[in-house]
Amino acid sequence: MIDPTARVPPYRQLAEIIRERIDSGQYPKGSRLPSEAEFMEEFEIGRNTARRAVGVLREAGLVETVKTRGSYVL
Amino acid sequence: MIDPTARVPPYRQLAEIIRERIDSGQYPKGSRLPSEAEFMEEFEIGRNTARRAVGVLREAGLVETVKTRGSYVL
DNA sequence: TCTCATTTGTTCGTATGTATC
DNA sequence: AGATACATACGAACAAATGAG
Repeated sequence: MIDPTARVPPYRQLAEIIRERIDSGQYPKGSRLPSEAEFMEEFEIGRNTARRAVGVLREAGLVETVKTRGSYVL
Repeated sequence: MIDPTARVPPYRQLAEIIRERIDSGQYPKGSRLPSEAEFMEEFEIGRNTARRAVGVLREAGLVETVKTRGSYVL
């Protein structure tokens, strides 16, 4: 899924994957995104990378993150 | 007891300490391990670290953890 | 039945150190 | 030098189940 050797860094690759899943309806509006731990497991990445990916989408206004709860699709 | 500056991280140091206590009979088979809160206090560590240490032993098959009850020596 | 403390499970926020490119 | 990544750690808050009373 994620290629660590690509020119685009892993956190951006993941952000793009999540964005596609949102666009496709796999992650519907209002639903909760997988947790950082789940992204870590699915994509075999560290927590930093998972967090940064979600952070990209948060700054882009696509998701909202609530402490101790998770991130939700807007 | 635990040296945060050692090359071996605290959670592994604690896992080793618990393992020794099991081997020595200080934590007998079938008995309940101290709770995470108790490990936190005794070793002055965070909950993460206590949990990870027990997790190491759980994955090693030395203990079994029951939600809301605790971890038991196998 | 109800309340309360205990205990593990989960989740995000933050910080540090090390390594790699 | 800078960006990126990983491992580790601490904290905080909440959930859920158990057990004591």
